Amino acid sequence: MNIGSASDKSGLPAKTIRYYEDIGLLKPDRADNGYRDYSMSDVHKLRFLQRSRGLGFSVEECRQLLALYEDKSRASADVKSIAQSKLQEIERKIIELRELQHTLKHLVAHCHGDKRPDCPILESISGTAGSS
Amino acid sequence: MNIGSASDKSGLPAKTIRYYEDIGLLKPDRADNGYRDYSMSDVHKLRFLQRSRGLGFSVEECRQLLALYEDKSRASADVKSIAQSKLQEIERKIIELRELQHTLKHLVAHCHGDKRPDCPILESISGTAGSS
DNA sequence: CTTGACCTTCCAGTTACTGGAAAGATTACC
DNA sequence: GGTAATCTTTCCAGTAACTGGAAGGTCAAG
Repeated sequence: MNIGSASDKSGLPAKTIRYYEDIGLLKPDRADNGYRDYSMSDVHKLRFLQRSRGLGFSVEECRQLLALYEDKSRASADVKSIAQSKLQEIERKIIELRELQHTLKHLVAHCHGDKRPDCPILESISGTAGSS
Repeated sequence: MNIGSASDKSGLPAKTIRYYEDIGLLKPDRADNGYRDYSMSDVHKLRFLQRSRGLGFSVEECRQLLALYEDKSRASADVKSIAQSKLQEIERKIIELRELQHTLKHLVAHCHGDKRPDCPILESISGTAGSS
């Protein structure tokens, strides 16, 4: 499929998709007319990149994650340890998101109009009292 | 406290803290010697920024979230609607992280050495079969 | 066969930092 | 008090990850 369809299906702008090719994250086929030709597997990778970038992983981290995904054949120890450290990071991100969620919910529910400058939510939002 | 301590407590490099001041996210006091002087409230904001940036929110989104946090006095409708849309985004991020977590766990548990190029995990990693 | 939507490359601009130089301030030690 | 190490300041340049726009080739519809 052309880059436009790949863009629609992955949620990434065509510009970004070309950029990801430039930096070697992806190598789509080329049609005879010179157009890039994306397979479903390419689209899966793009969608994966779209998600993990949006979740705060750097491009280099995404490259590693993508390598995990692609190199499942020569997997074992090396790959496993990367995956495991990423799993810890994901765990941490989930916890932080839950805390942020909790805080915002409180803001919406309890703080509208309440003017106290020492609102206890101020502490929880930054995770200092984060022993939930 | 000086920028070094604020850096230690927030987890942000001093460089980044100064940058956040440049773009108007923060206005610490200045000591007589010209050094920036951070309050605990500043540190809370920095820590908050550190987290939300790491979770994939843009600086502009962080600015909004910070405004929620600071403008709790003139809150109401406007603030609430921003908070609510951020809450939806957070919900989505949590779900995506759980899916990514699930996929990586499978990779670690089941895919080491397994060479099939059509491993079903390939689909789930990109969220296409994400009806879990 | 032209119009419009798509694709190509290339180059410049933006966002969000990050590194390093040059110089002033503070602390720590003799 | 001296002075060396370790802050801190500003400024300017560089990097990462896009993003916009120009100039031009391709394609499907009428």
